[in-house]
Amino acid sequence: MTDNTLSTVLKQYREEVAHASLTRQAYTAILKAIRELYLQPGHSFLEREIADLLAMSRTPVHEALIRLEAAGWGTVIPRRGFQVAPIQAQTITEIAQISATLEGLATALVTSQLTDQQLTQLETLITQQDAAMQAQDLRRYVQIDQQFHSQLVAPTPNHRLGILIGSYADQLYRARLYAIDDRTLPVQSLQEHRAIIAAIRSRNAQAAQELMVGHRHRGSQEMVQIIRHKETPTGK
Amino acid sequence: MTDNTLSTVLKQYREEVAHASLTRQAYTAILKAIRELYLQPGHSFLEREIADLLAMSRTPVHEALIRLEAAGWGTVIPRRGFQVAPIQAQTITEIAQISATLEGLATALVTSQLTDQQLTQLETLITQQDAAMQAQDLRRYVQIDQQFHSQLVAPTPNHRLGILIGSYADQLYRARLYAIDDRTLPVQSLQEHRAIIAAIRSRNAQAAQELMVGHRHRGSQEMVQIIRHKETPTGK
DNA sequence: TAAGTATACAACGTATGCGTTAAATTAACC
DNA sequence: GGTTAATTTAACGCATACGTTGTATACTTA
Repeated sequence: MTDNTLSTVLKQYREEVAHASLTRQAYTAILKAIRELYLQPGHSFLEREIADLLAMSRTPVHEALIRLEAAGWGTVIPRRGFQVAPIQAQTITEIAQISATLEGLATALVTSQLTDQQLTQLETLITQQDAAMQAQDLRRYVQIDQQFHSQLVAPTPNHRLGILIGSYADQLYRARLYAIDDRTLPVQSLQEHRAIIAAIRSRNAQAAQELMVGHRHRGSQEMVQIIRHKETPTGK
Repeated sequence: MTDNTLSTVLKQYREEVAHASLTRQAYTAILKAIRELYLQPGHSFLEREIADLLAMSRTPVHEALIRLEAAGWGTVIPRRGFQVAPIQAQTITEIAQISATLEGLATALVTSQLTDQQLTQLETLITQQDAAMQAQDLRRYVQIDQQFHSQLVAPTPNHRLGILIGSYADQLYRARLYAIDDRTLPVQSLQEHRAIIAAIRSRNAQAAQELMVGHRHRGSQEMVQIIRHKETPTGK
């Protein structure tokens, strides 16, 4: 029954944290499997199934599922198993809204922190992103996009903020992966990146913040449209 | 030895969710005990102690502690017990910053949502807060303040945002309780509340948002000062 | 007496076991 | 044949048990 590929993937993810506790191994492996869509949105599975796949007892899996639920990756339904959080327009809209605001805050905070060297590094990423777009390599484009936002926000003195943004980024990453096939090439996104860097270079925190919020807002709009379209299928 | 009062309090909190699972009972009881400072910041306790106090086995307590750690209420340290998160200026600053921004977003979102009736209700709360201030009843003042912010943000269409703000409010509530004795009476806070309501009445979302962020920012500043002062005690 | 080592203890991570209860399947009745 | 009731099954919550490991205490030695 359980997908053969899933078993392989879980084991692979697990090895990456083989030194940690079994609970953490299970948590990491399952989270990545959900994020990478190996465990499909809306699908359910039983504790026992995953425990068998990971060759451990139910206990650490049970604890991992509790944490996954707390992190918003699904729901524990007592005798129905763990249901992986479905990807719904409403959900993604809410998350994107929160994330955009938080990233705006982080942008404002790092405006005075980012060194010229770091800014140059970010501009290099924009150039690479441009190249990826020219080459129609959407997957690579998205990958560099992640890197850009991650590096931009990294120097924030607010440690909790960084972690929080990261957790939302994971959620949005999954949604992006889910909607990637139907996505058009983002042309103005690159311009917005350049504008943000420009605002930071002139050390205008408020402008940088507003640009970031708008950038994230527009970026998610398109994704939500695609998800909403998938929710109400024309055929089938 | 375990505090006698703690035992009573835990049992009381537990009864409030007596229908739920033991894990949830433990989670709720311990969280409230931390929030209300019955479990002191920085102190550690063992799984076994709490399990005995709650008259349950270690298992549900263990699971509750995992969730509490995920929610930022403490740290599980393998053979040292669960350490209740200390109240530090840095931590509170970070949380307050995030919370202020999120509440600003929520304020902007509800500006078009709040009915005249709800606004009138909020103004009533301001009046009551004024009365509490006149009567030097600081505890009551803080209580109404909580209510004001809670009711203001409640109609947000972003459900996750509401929950997130609520969890941060719990953390800040604890810090406020911790710093309450040394706190001076807030005079301008009331004026700021009035200004926020005025901005909402004129349906100016951006103004309302900025006023809220500023309001929360200033409010936390004072609290952080007190905490910082407690961190580096002059006497003792 | 102080420092280092060995031993004892206990707390937690994990496994296993049990009872409850919800879901599913079958049987009975309309 | 369809609907309801009874019975079976199994998944999960929780308790218990065990092994590992870190910490503390005691003992030895300099």
